[in-house]
Amino acid sequence: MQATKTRRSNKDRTDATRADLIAAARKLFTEKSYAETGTPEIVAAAGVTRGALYHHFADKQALFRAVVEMEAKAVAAEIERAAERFDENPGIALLAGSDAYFTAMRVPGRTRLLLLDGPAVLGRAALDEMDLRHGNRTLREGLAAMMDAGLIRRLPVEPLAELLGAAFDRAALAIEAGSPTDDYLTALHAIIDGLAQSAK
Amino acid sequence: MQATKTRRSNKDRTDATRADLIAAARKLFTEKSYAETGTPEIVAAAGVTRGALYHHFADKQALFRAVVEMEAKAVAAEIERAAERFDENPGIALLAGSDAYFTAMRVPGRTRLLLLDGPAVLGRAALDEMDLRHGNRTLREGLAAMMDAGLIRRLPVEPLAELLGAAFDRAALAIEAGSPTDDYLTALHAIIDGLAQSAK
DNA sequence: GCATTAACATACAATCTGTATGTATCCTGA
DNA sequence: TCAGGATACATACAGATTGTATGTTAATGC
Repeated sequence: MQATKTRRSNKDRTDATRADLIAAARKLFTEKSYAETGTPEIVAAAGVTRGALYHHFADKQALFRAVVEMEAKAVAAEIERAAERFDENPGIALLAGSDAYFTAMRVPGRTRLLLLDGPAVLGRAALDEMDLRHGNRTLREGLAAMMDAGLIRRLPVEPLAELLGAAFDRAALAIEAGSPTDDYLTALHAIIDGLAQSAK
Repeated sequence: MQATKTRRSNKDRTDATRADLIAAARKLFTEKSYAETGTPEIVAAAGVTRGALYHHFADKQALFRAVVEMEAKAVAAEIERAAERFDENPGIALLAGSDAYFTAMRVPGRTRLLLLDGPAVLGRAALDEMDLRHGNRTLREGLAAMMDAGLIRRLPVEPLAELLGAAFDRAALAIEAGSPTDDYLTALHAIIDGLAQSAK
C-alpha cells in the first residue's frame, strides 16, 4: 500500500505545501526570530526543498508576510467575535474586544510576529493595512460609536484608535515579558475612562 | 607633510575608529535597514576594514546597539533639556517634553532605529532599559508629580508611562509616514487631558 | 493521447558573517 | 631607551545563506 503515492490535484498539492511551509515557518519564526531562521531550516521542518519554497513564495519575506497575515487575521477574528455580541452597546463591546485582544495575544509567538518582527520586516504601514483589511474595526467603531453617543469627546477617530492600539500593543508586550498584568490593565482602563469622563 | 602619518595614541585611534564606524553604520542603517546593510558596506563607508569592526565590536549587532544607544541618549537629552526648565510645574514640563520628543524624532532615521529595528533586533526590554538608563524620566516624573498634585488619579506610574510612551511612539511613526500631525497631537493631548480631567 | 504547464528537486553564483592569522604601531617596565 | 608584550588593525578563510537557473516528474487542457 503506497500511502503517499495517491494521485492529487495540483490545487491540493499547492494548498498542502503552502500550508506546511507556513506552519513550519511560523513555528521557527516565533521560536527564534525572522532573522535567525534560515530557509534551509524551514523547508527541512516542512518536509520539502527550497525549490518548493521559492516556487510558492517570491522570497523569504513573502513567506513571512503570509505567516503574519494569517496571524493578524486570526487575532482580528477573535476580537470581532467577542465584540459583535455587544453591537448595541459600544462601551461594552470595546471592553469585550479588549479582553479578547489580550487573550489572543497570549498565543505564543504572536507578540513577536505582530509587534516586533512584523513592523521591522514589513513596515508599520503594512501592519496597519493588514489590521484594516481584516476588519479589525472594534476599536475604531467602538470609539466612533461612543463619540456619537456623547460618551467621548469628538476627536479624529483614526488617529485616536491608532494611539490607543499602540498602548494595547505595548501592554501585551509587557504582560508577555512578565510584568504584572493588572497594573497594565488598570492603566489602560484609566486612559479609556479618562477619555469617556472628559466628555462630560 | 604626511598628513595622516602623525603619531597617535591608542586611545585616540580607538575613539576615532569607533566614531567613524558608528557614524557610517548609523547612516546606512537608517537609509536602508539593519538587515539590508552589510558589514562590508559599513566598513567601506567608514574607511576601514572588517578587521577593525570586529576588533572594536563583538559582532554586527553590537555595533547596532552602539548606534541605538547614542540615538536614545541624544533623544533623552533633548527631552530633559526642554523639560527641566519647568521643573516646578509638572504639567507644563510634560508638555514641553512632549514637544521636544516630537522635534527630536524628526531627525531622519530615528523612528526606524528606535521604534522599528531597535525593538526587533535588540528586544523591547533592551530599549526600555536604555530609556531608563539615559534618564528619560520626564514622562514618569511628570505623571508622578501630577498625581502628587492631585491633577491625575493615582495609578501605577511605570505602566502608565510605558503605555503613554507607546502612544507617543506611534504618533511619531504616523507623523513621519506623512499623516496629519495635528490630528495625532490632538488625539494625544485628549488622552492626557482625559487622565487629568478624570481626577476631579 | 499529447503538448503544455505546474510543482517541485538539484545545482550554482553571489554574498555575508564571524574567526583565524599575520603585521605594524604603541606602550611599559627594567 | 629599548625590548617584549599588548593593541589596533588588515588579510585570508570557512561556513552558511539567499535567490536563481536548470532539470525532472506529475497533472491538465485540447
